Amino acid sequence: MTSPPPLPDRYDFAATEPEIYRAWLDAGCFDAHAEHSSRVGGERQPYTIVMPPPNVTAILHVGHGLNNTIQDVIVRWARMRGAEALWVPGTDHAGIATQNVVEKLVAAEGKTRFDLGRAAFVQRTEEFVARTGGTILEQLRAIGASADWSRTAYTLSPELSVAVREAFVRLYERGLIYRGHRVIHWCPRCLTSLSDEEAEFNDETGKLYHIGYPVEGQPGRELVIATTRPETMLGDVALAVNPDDERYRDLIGHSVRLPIVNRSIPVIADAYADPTFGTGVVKITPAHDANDFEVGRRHSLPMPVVIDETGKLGEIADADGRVPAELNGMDRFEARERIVEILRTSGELKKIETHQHAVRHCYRCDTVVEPRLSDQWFVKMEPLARPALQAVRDGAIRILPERWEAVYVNWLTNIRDWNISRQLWWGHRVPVWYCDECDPPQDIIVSRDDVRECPHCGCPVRQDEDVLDTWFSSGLWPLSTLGWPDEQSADLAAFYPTDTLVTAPEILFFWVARMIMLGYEFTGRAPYHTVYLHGTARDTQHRKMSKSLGNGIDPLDVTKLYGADALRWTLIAGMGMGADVVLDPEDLDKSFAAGRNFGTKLWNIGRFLLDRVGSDPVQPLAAVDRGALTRADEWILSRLDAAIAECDRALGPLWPTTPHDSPDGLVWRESERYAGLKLNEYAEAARHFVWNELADWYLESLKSRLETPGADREAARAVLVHAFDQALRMLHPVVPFVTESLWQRLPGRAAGEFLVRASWPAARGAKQSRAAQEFEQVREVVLAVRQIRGDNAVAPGKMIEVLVRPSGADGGELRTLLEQELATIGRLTRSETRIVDDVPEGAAAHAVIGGGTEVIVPLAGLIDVEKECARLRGEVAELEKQILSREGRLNNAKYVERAPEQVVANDRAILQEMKTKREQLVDKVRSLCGA
RNA sequence: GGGCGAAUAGCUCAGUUGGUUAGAGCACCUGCCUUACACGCAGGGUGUCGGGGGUUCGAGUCCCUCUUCGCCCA
Repeated sequence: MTSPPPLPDRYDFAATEPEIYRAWLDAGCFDAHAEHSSRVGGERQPYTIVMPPPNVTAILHVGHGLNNTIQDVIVRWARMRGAEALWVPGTDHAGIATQNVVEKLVAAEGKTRFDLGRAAFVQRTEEFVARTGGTILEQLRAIGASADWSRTAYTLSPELSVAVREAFVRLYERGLIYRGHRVIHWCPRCLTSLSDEEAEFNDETGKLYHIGYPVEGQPGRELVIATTRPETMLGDVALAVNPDDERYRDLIGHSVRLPIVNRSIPVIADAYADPTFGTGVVKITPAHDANDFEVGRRHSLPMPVVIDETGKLGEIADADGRVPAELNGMDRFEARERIVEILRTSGELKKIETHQHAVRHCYRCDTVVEPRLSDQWFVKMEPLARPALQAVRDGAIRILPERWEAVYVNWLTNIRDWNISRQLWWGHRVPVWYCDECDPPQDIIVSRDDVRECPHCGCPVRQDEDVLDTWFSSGLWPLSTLGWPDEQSADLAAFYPTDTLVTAPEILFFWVARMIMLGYEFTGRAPYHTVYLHGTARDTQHRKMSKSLGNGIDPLDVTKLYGADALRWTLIAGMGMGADVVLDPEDLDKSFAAGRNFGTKLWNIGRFLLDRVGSDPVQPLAAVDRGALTRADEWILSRLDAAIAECDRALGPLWPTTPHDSPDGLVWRESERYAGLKLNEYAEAARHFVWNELADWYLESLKSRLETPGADREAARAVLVHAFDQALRMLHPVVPFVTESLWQRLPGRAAGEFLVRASWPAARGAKQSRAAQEFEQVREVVLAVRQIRGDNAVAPGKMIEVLVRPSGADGGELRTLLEQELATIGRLTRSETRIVDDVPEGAAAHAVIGGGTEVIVPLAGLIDVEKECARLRGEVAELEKQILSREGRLNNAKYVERAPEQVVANDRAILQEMKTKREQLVDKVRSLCGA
């Protein structure tokens, strides 16, 4: 048999990664098959993740990198666990965001979207998306995303648009969508309404203006109000005071004169007025404040509109004569200054205070949002929220980390109706038509199909101009990507409900909660059983990485410099659940050292191992006679079992398994609900095994065994290949490329086999063998010698003499064991090791290890006797302290009486051992230091 | 203003129902280019568990309180 060419010294990730990714694609490794799903009679339980669709105009940033790496780790793990794993990729048309991008392009040509007109603008946007829209999905391939690209979805595709219409019509028919006339959040730059969630709060230092409104019929008396937005006063229709507020009770029912506008408005009593805020008097501007609107409705007040859609003052509706000519057409902030000036001149401005308050801004363009009275489509949320709340309470859905569940419950409990219409051009047009000809006017027509003529009078109809909130379509994502509303869809039957959703907490309300609500509404089932919320990528000053701050990291830069595995490892291993990932955009070398170093280490382990093992056939471990295994073999196999168990513990169960009387059928039991998906703990457990156990101990201990042909060599080869094979499987979900590359080279690998499709390691279940425990004794001796070397600064390469005096406590078994392992100890410590019965005279360094065994390094001239004495005395002193503390505790009658027996007994045993060790150390000090 | 959470090593974080001498990774310090790996090897823990009080034989862990910070909501 010919030997394979030796592996290159350096792992060439730049050449290897694309090659391996191509091989995976060609072999269809990421393709899921509906017919394999156990839900439709197949042999595999499905495991599905739908990718949070990035905006179609997005380019990859480290946040996407983190989000998608987490998903890829989970989906690769599920695939190896034998699931029919499906990861559905796709993009979001991202209404406002995309429209803004194209508007900027148009603006560069000196035009607005209105110059182009709706049809041309939409076409322009479609062309832009067609040209650039696939970019981010291409980029995800470079970081190893194992998504099923044949199912790539797009929220504005014809298929998904069908789902959107179906959802709208069904909700309408159920009475859950309605047309509402109320004050909503309006962005004067984007020229659209926004949902509550899209109008984000910024804490700002503003001003609180105190303005006097003269009381009519009581000269000299005035009511002073405090407002942050004096420009809205032109639309004031009343002043409100709290009915319980003694200060103003006599004025209820009277009138005041509205300054500037110079007209009479009433003083009303309403609990909305907060006696403790400002002066306790609040001006009521129903058309320009949501709370005032409610007050206005309660008191049947007029609702004059004095600010237009672009934020300029004017007499827009029912405002006859309220806006003075000099303010007409003026921008709202300019008008604020001007009005304050006018009031200052007239003496009606009483004072100005600085004021901390939260101001709503458009989440897309950061413009200050203007409350605006208008007609919008709303979704009635309370009935939708009920099952979504119950699901989390029952445990049908878990949210990780746990603390977000409280936030979710709190939001859903106080949910408000959702404004879903947007005055944009880019999106799903509201499927509502109006007939202007019918007499009397007909009700609106809500339809799944386009309507051309009025079903009542046959006249032409016009479609509602608005489009739907982008989040309305993404809220259907788990359904629509799997074929809903087509009840015959194979994917829907095979893969819905999906399993885990991985996203950032910022869109818990925007997206996650709405998907859950719509999932229950349309299927009666939760869309997934696990919501995993991960942290944010931040720079070293803990600022969120962002384009505008210029502190971002391009994941593709990282893959070019260190490879995709290095990127993935660094992100996964460095991220506690829900915790932010801190990286330094100024120093990629340092930031990604962990991933780069680990990849190199893995490569070197593989290089060494494959070279020494050779390509001759290797026995499967099961075929190796147990008696042929050395203590080191047994030890590494037991460590492997422990590592597998630890990885499984950290990753937790894939699915909930506890039957429950709810629509979902299965719920998380408390013991497992918050237990899994600790990806960093899993990664660390796997890393610790391969690096600190397999490489540092096992490989080092068996070098000579591989040089001599024979049964022992074959046993070592079998164990080595088995352990490394299992280690590569364990690590594959995090670092798929380098593990696949090495795994392919293991002896006996058949063509067409892929690690990506290999089975997840299973512990052998062999109980901790005696031989494995005995190897721990060997390790203790080695560690003691190394510590002596370190403490005495003896160069690691220098051959030394080591004497071991076994404790006689076990009747000589330990002595036999150590005699058999002398060669291993010698190799691992670079020493001539001997067993002795007596401690020789002369200068030597000493260590006492478990059970009283002594390790002696007689190195006259190599060690500093003074230093060694000091060290030993220090150790004795430390021991004394601990003995004292423990004795004190054991002398406490209450402790002995009340603490569990086990705890006390354990304490006594430890005390005894400490005392033994102290005696030995004191002896050493006496003989070595003569004191 | 309401709610939730956090505060443990230089940094990011674990620490299960209270029970040995509080841990991990990275960073750091010391010694080494020891024939797979200096992107490495060997050794080293550097801590008033935010402050104060309480419960308990025993508190990082439970209770109260204060401080600081973060997130969500209004």
